[in-house]
Amino acid sequence: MFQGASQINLDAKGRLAVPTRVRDPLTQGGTVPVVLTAHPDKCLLLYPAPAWEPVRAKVMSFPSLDAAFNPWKRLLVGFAEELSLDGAGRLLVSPELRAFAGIDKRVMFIGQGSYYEIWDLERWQQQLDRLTAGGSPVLPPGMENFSL
Amino acid sequence: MFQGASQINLDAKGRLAVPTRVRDPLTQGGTVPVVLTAHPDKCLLLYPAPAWEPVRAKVMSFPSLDAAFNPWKRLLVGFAEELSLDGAGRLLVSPELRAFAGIDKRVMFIGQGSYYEIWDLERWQQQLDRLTAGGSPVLPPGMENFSL
DNA sequence: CTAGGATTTCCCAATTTTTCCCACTTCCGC
DNA sequence: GCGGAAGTGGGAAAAATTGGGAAATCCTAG
Repeated sequence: MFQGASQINLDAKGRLAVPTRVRDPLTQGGTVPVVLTAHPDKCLLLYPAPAWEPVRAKVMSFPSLDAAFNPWKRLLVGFAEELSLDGAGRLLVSPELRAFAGIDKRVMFIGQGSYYEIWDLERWQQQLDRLTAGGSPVLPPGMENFSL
Repeated sequence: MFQGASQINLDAKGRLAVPTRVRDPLTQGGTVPVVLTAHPDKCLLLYPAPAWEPVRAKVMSFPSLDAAFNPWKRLLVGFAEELSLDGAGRLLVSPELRAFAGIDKRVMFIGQGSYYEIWDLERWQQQLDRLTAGGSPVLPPGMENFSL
């Protein structure tokens, strides 16, 4: 189960240094590749390849004649790329994914259970402010009685 | 049941000395780790790891295609980190969590039943003033008939 | 088909950061 | 006042980040 936030940087070559503590869980000790893809919220998703497989299968099973599904397929499957970490635990992020997520240098790395989210730092702050700013955040239906 | 307030300090390395009396209850005598995460009110939450587990499970069970839940997941799970106290009973608080809660040195440590809240002292005072200032505090729905 | 150039990939090595442990000081109880 | 425990700070060893450089590969042009 992935959790935790780390602020990391892309270097000049577009390499992203994955936080040390998550490298082994992500790659199962270096034995499996990872998959990087795009999310509608303009962040990237990072899966261990075996965990991505069922997600991709599910997305691809959506009926292709229903036009509403196609944008999702194009995003999730179309942007997906299978990668391996280099010897120093870095990912080479393609220019296409960097452009999509607005990533240039400062990045937030966020654990979300079965995957990690990768955000441009500024965009992350903005989406965080939407929840923390203002007196009381809006509770979505089903969460009203949630207790910490 | 955790309760009580203590004013404590972070040292220059970002280490937080957990009050002596609460160390054993939190870690069950040093046998379990703790989990530190973020709250929308810009404070941090500190759980014994076993007590955090069901909360995380509940948050992660929210539907992930409903965009209203995602900010909550990103906050509660995305910031969560499992930690252990060092030999002197201190927690190393990550720069990300310190930045989120605006913590630099002086901190309030507040028992809240199943967890502790950790506040920047200044922010704590402000939120306290909001309740105690003015003649009669606003009662939320359901609390009108509450009797102390 | 060959040669040159450019790009990519992989690896190494120095600096920086982190982590762990020890020692000193202060506070409280006895 | 004395002993013990806890708070506080510092330091050394280990690990990780970061940048650069060399080799291999691909692409293009002659």
